[in-house]
Amino acid sequence: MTCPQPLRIGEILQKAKAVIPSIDQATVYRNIKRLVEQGWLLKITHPLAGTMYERSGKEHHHHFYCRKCDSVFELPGCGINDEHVALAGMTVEDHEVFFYGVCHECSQHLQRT
Amino acid sequence: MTCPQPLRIGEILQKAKAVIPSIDQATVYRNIKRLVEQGWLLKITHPLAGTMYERSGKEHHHHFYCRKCDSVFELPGCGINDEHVALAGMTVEDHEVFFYGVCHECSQHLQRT
DNA sequence: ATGCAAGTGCAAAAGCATTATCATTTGCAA
DNA sequence: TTGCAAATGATAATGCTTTTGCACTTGCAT
Repeated sequence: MTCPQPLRIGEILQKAKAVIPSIDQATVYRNIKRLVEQGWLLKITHPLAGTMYERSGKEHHHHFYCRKCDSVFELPGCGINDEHVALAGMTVEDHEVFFYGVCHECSQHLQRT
Repeated sequence: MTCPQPLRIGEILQKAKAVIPSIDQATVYRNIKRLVEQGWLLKITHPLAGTMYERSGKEHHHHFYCRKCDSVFELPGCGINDEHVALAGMTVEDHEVFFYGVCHECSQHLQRT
């Protein structure tokens, strides 16, 4: 089963328990660790959402965080050019971009003032 | 005194102790907290370097992290256009970009193989 | 059936960054 | 000098995430 958004440990645990109610967090941690080591999962440390994981092998992309519903969405594409940083004499190997704001759904549930 | 790079708690503590050797971490935490609340400092949660702080009021910019020496540098400017994300129906309020690689200094201390 | 390696559940522990407590100290005004 | 509010030092405690030890299961080959 594939998941379009990165998941937090808590969400993974929750989903795991939905399938195997008796499963323990230690087991989940152990397996996630192995999956990361073996390259199946990528670990993401999100400034606001904390540690998350997503399947590896996806196209280069970034993430959007909704401050209202506290969830993370994948965004296709990337407009970043690593080269321009080289000006400062640094060698850029990669980068991450985090967008913050309000997601589509939340912006429809606006509160009247 | 101004500092061109964001600092980690540990570095702040270290610098503080250099000036006032008896200073305690609790005091440093308390004062950082107040400085953030009053808007003098900005808190940055860096995926690899952890929690850092920098003076507020700077021009919009991003950061480069050197994997060799484990330090963070400020990069001037920004090529990100928040608008393009709106395609997905989201309202982007702001963003952060983290670059990773090897800094100028470290790339000169390359090891022969 | 037996044995063994790998995988689990459970509970405790370890690591952290951060905060709370409280007695003591400092700066400053009366 | 006295008094008081605010700041500090030192330490313990908190909250969270992640890891470990250990006994118990499971799957699979012998």
